[in-house]
Amino acid sequence: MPSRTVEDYLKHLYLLEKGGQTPASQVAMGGLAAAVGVTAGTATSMVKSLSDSDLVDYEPRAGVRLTRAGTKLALQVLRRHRLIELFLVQTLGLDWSEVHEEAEELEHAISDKVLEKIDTLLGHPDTDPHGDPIPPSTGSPKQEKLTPLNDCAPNTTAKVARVRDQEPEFLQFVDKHGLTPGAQFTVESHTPSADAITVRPHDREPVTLGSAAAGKIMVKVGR
Amino acid sequence: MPSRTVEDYLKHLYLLEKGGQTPASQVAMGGLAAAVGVTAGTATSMVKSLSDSDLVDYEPRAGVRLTRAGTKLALQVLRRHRLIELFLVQTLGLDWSEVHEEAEELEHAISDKVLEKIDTLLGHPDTDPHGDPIPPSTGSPKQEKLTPLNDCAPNTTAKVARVRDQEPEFLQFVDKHGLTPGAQFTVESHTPSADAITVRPHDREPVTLGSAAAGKIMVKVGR
DNA sequence: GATTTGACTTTGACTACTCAAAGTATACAC
DNA sequence: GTGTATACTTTGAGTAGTCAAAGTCAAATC
Repeated sequence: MPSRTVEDYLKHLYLLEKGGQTPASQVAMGGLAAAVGVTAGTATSMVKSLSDSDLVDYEPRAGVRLTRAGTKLALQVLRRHRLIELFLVQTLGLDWSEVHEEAEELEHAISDKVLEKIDTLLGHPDTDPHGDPIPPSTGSPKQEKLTPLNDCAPNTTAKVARVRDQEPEFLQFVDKHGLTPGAQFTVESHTPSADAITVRPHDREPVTLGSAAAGKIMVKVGR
Repeated sequence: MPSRTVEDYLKHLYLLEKGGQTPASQVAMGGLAAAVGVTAGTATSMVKSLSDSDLVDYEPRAGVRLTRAGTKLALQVLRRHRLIELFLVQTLGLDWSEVHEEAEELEHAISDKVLEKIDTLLGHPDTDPHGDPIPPSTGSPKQEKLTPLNDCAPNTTAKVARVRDQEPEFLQFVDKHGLTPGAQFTVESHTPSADAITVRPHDREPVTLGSAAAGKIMVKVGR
């Protein structure tokens, strides 16, 4: 069974590959080291050993990429993480801003048996509280095409689909203004020169966001 | 924060101290090593380091005993373990024969915050599915005086209070014959020379046990 | 009281992970 | 094309835990 450390490296590698837009290119060592929270030297030696286990392809000084086996393992970890997050919110009533931290620990401790009980209890959900897709037990998650809130024109009506940040402070802000996944809203104004976009969630006061914040909110236009 | 390994040593030490009857005497190294599942040498060196952290008192070749601080930590681990067991049975619907194993992992991963949510969800229970007392978040569990099924005379009516074994096979047997904690029964016969005791659970067929099995079932006489 | 046995401790070595610091390659500037 | 900055790799060392095997103590046996 892969160690907790291996699981963490693979998970972050997967997120970096997907985060880096479509060509799912090689990941730089520096980025991986920062994501996992170790020094560059540590990441190098760990990646070498992952490469020996055929979980990644590694080209020194070029970068690292998950193999098929590595991707499969990473998706299992991610599935655990995201199901646990949803479970903590829905069943135990934790706040969505704190469940990411909790799940970081539990994702390495939970058995398949317990995980599938949770999946059943929750009704086989396909997204977690942040709107991130929950990978199925085999295969890859299906990615919907989403638009960053940044790119919405005034008067657009849309629905929040995903919030791509795990900072509790940001998540609490989002929650307070009614922009959690599922929320519908209308874009009131968008002035790129002022780096600002104002949206009005249905049933809430309008709120103005800078582009850094708006870029983290992915929406589905329409309805 | 104590490592997972430290938590395991302290937990087993606590169980051995209590298991060894009232004078809560020193625990022999061999017993501890066997309980934790390491060689004797490993246990010696670990105990020395626990002693340096003032979690145990250690007298070479005599034995080891938890300090007040060690006991406190051990009780926290045990609380986590037993609340998790009950949670897995009650909320997730796992079989009581398999939750001990699962809880061995989860007891090291769960935060206080999640634990207290579970405690609330379950209504602040005071025993786990095996009848073992759940220590309160501070202080010691209160121990009820219980009688081993062994010591029951014929025609006694009693209630199963606690099953002191974690072997899935034994637990499944106990469940199958309706002798789980809470079950009431009457002792039909008890023949020490044949090493056998026959009990009839209310609403079930009678079942005969040898003294090794009957000794693991603790009951509360009366009603 | 000498010997044997069993329990315990010590020693040396190994795995898995980590960091700091020194070394090296690449790429970019000029 | 030479120089320098940056990113990466290598090296050496440390921590936490483990085992196997050798050594030691103490209690039971004779």
